[in-house]
Amino acid sequence: MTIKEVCEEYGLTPDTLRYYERVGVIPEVNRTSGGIRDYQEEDIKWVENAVCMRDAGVPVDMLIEYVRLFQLGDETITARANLLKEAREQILEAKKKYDTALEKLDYKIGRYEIAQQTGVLTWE
Amino acid sequence: MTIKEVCEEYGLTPDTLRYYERVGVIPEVNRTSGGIRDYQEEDIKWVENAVCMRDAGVPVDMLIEYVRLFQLGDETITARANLLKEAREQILEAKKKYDTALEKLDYKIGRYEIAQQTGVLTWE
DNA sequence: GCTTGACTTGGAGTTAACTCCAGGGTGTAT
DNA sequence: ATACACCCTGGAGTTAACTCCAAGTCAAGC
Repeated sequence: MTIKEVCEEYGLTPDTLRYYERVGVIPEVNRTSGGIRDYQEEDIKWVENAVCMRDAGVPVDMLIEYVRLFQLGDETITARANLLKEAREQILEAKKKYDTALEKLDYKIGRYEIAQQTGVLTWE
Repeated sequence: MTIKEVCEEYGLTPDTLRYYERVGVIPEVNRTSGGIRDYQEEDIKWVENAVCMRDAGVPVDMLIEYVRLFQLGDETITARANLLKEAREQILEAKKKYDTALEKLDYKIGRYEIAQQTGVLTWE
């Protein structure tokens, strides 16, 4: 699979994918004899994972560290597990804040709905 | 209320709070005769709102636009309501992605829990 | 009235995460 | 065999959102 195909699949640009590989968000990708990236199932799993985690706000540094530990082998299983748990906590924390904002927004939107009928917001 | 007190209350730095005011994330804050910011209840509500929305990933530009519309008065009620709904959609969208990541993470963490007993991850 | 510490502004610098570009190689279809 | 689309690298540039700084002002305590 070419870089372009992978990009279309996951909504990335080739520059981003190459950047991910360069800094270590994903491990080095398989190449053709001519030096062109040829993404295998394994590579694509890493891409999918990176996209998923980035979409959830997990910082690039954390993904790099995970890949680094992964490449060191089974001795790093505990360290990797801890990293995953840390990421999980971060996401849960963020979600809590999102819920607070949603509550506030829903309340405000409700008031605006009323205001749109009267033409005036009586209190802010 | 001084800038420092507001900052302690909401976990910001004075620089951030002044930045918010400068770019229009919050309206201009009340001042003492000497020109020093003296946050009133009204100002603090804007700060609280800004922090809450920023924590939920609402971009600064959107908050600026909301304040701008607010200051134009009641004619902008519909526009403001639409902006709020847009922010709501963005947050819901993000939350969905967070849930996907959480599922993935929980699954992985489960597998790592098993791996820590055996010392080996059998499949990735 | 002077020290001390917090406050002011305008502008420059930083950080994370891309994003773009020049100069050059690859590969397939005519 | 040449055109054309796509790929490569290394390095520079961009964007959002702060963050820092210099040079100066304000105010509470002695």
